[in-house]
Amino acid sequence: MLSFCRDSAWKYLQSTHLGGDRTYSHYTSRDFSSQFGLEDFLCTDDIPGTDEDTDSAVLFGTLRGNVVGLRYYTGVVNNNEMVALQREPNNLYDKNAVKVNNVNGNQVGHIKKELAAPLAYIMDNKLAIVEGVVPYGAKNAFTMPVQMSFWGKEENKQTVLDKLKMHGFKLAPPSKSNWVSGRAGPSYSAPGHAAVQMTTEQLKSEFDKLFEDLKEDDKTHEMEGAEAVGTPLLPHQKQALAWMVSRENSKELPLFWEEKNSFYYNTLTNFAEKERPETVLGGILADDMGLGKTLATIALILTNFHDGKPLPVEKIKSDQFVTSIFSGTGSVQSVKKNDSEEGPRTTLIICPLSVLSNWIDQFEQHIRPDVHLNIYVYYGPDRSKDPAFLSKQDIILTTYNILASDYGVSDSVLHRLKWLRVVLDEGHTIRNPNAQQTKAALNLEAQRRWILTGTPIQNSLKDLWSLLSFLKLKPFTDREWWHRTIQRPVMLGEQGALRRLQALIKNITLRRTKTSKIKGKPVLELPERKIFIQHVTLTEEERKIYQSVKNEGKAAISRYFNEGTVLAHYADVLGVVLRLRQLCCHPHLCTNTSSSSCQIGDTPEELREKLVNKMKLILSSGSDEECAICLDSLNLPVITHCAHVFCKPCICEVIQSEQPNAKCPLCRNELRVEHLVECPPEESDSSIEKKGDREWISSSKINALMHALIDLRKQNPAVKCLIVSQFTTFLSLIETPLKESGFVFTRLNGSMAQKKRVQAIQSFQDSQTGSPTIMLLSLKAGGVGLNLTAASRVFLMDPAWNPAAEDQCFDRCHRLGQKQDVVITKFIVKNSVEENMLKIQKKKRELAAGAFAAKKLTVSEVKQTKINEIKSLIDL
DNA sequence: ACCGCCGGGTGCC
DNA sequence: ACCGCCGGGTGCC
Repeated sequence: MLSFCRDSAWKYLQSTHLGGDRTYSHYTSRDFSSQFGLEDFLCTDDIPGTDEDTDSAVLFGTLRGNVVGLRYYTGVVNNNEMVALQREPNNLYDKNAVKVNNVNGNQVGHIKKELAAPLAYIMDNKLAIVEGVVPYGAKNAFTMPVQMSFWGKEENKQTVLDKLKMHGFKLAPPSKSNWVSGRAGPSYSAPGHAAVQMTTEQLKSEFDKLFEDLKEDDKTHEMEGAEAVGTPLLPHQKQALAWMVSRENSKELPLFWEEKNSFYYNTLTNFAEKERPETVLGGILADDMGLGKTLATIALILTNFHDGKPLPVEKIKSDQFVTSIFSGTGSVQSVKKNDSEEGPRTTLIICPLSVLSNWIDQFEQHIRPDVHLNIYVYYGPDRSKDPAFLSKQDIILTTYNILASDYGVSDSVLHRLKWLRVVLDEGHTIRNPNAQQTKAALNLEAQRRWILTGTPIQNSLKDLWSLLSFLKLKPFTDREWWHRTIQRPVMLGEQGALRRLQALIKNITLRRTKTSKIKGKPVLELPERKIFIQHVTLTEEERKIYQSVKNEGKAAISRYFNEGTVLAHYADVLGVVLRLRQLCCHPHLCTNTSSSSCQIGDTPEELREKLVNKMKLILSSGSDEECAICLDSLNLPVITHCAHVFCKPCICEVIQSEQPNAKCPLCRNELRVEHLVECPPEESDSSIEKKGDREWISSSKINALMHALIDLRKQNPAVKCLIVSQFTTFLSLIETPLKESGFVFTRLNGSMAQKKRVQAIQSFQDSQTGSPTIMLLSLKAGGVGLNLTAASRVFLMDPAWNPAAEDQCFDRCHRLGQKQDVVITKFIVKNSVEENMLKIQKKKRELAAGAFAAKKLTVSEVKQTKINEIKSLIDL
């Protein structure tokens, strides 16, 4: 029997005040921004306060210098080994001091002071990145030469050259150099020609191939799950299990390391050490969504439970595996444990809040009922922080938010304990190296490390670094070595670099897509999925209201166009579009405050209120906003006076680092901390209740839906449907005719308590007669794990901003376990904003299919695109 | 010799 | 460091 520790933490998990932080942002999609081509605008490189953009760096030239003072330090260097140059401004003898460290971070010496003087200036002012390779490092007693490469932005090149010249140094030009990339390694002799930077399109297709081309010949071995696994594994899941177990029990040297005369050499950096580099006991399981990453991981935990042996099924045979059972209050009833047992025993699983319950369900589903396992949900304000208690668990489940907030605390128990295994679910969550949750994850101590993700590379190669760093793959734990040995060489199209990257990825990841095959058969055989668009014509009365709102909005937007202030009134434009979209569904949806624009004469209170309304509009417009700074879902959203929304911590950091003249990362308007307006806590759905007072009326779309539903019921009364909308109020309105026509239905909202969600899903998935045949589903509801395979029909009531968000929603029923063909009907109002949205969707789709992240547009191109889209949306 | 030269002491920043 | 540099000893041929 499974024993979850369902104490107050569990209750907290189920309670309503949960979900507050995920209400707006369930997807990692970029739908909101993509609608207006914002994503290009939002690329990290343009955001001040984040890391220096090393991608656009060019090689200024190279210079031979000297490392001195070797005899005072322990760090040693081989021939052709890379070294790191690090400023040491607090050095007592020379404020210009520049340290030289080897790959392991041990100091080797200093740069000679004459050279350190200009270097200090260049480094401190970030005019260039200076990298070193020691051509002859062995057997130097006092000094050694170092070949330095200077990389920076073109516009800083002259300043760097001048500064060096002032001190009597001159860079050797890059073209004549042997050091095109400053890379060490065996291939370090001169390439015949200068490296050519790859185009974005080329890179995109190469990245795609990286993961798609993995010839998984060596990963076809299958392994049965341990007895404790209660679910039979599919062939591809047995392969995943075999691969994961072999990774955990591997004794091989990590990739790019060789043993040579009792030394371990890293072939990328030429670093060598006596100590054996730790084998990476883990990796990245990058299977597509729906192939069962969770099940594979559960199977791994049970099958490779301890010492390469599975968790025994019979009770209490060996003292080592005596487990404890917890009551509902978390008190320990019996704990017996062999004290001589060595090492940690606990697996820590970190996931987004939205899939936490999925993990719990899956454990219950897939572990044989007679197996004892302690699972503790580390969540909620009353979670136990007792290390003795926690370290006795078999499994601890927690979320990235908890992990990150605990990390800030000095006595963070998660970071004090050593774990047998850490699993990061939706591991791309840590793609941003500056995010707190990334730092928190990287600082966990674990013997075995796993990353589960369906999208290992989301935007660029940069995304991979945090993942590799988490896996503790030497020397990539340090960003400099990752950048020098892989990222930059690949970006520059250097010979062999892509091959190296591919070898690396192949070594540590397993990825199968839905279309992958095993022995000629597809991994998953899914029934067909058909999408139909059903056009709806508004009634005369509806059309009248629509037209008047449209004309009014069009007039306002035309005015902005004439004033040239469209983008400044972005939120207002969105507001117009939103109201039109609502009117396409039902006239009662459009009761929003017409958000008036901010005027100079506004009192601070009026301004505040308007900004709050705008923020609510942006957050609730069905577009999942991302923070332009961290590129993650908004955490504590705040709105600036220029009406742009960011995470509060992110924007505060920007203001901090740029003071006294901080500017908005999106529009360069002046920014002040005291001008940021926070989102007030949400009032519970009182607005819906208010609408309940109004007399119910139907709408063209509702009629079309009901017609289809009744038709369908005549054909087959057992068929189950999802009715999806971005507007929960609309779903509420649909309830009335459903009841009248005698449909049994259930409902799933983003804001529902965990317990209610589970109930709604379970009742819907139930196949008994009398169970609900319809689920009202808000587009945002639920995480990727949501399984609604009982449905074979989907009615999408209104188009989403982002086609990907729609697809994701369809995948909730078109996934493993679906036995019937899935038919999707999209209702689109003729001659309306919805049709225009479809057009833009189509354009976006084509663009996304053609080239990776499209082409980088200039700021003015981006603006023009946005303007064009606004125009086409409201027929201007 | 307010120099040159010699040879010992010495050594990062 | 089998160097450079420093500073004391020294001083015609």
